[in-house]
Amino acid sequence: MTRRKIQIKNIDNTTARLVTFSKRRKGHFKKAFELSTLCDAEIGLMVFSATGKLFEYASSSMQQVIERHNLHPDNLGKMDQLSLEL
Amino acid sequence: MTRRKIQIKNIDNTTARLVTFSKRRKGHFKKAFELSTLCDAEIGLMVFSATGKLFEYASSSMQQVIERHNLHPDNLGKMDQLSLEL
DNA sequence: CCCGCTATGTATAACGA
DNA sequence: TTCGTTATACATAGCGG
Repeated sequence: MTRRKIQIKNIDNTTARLVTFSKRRKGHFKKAFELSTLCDAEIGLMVFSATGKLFEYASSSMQQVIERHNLHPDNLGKMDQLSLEL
Repeated sequence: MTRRKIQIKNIDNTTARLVTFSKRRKGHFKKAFELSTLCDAEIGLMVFSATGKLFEYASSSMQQVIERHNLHPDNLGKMDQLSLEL
């Protein structure tokens, strides 16, 4: 991408992987914010690092996004009635 | 961004907003895929357009990501025990 | 680990068809 | 409206603190 092009595959070097994760995660969150702002969209983004840490972004609130996702026509029927009352 | 810089605020022109939404959404999904691949992260991304359409991406499956999010220590206790059995 | 720098690779706004 | 092109803005890999 920058000083040198990289392959889109798991980064072997742990340090480099962590640094890349940190930087791209930040950029990705920014993009999510821009997309929701520019186009009046509701966005929910969840990221779990390889070490199990959770990072999330939601234009409204994650619970609201998840609930909306579960209530979406395409998903009703693909799951039980759980979360409907959240 | 390109032929001209834009402000990060809701795009008034409907046509331009739809085009931008379509393009940025695609790019955003690609970024999500790259981040999960490069850094071995689990990612869930949900996007609801202003018209209510749902677009989603998950490195594994959205239900799995949502479940993991709900089971995350930081979220247990912030909600009821719903979704635990999905 | 986080921050800044900067050369370069990418994403994309505005057009044209 | 949808698609391809292209000039630019933006994101970021590799380093140094």
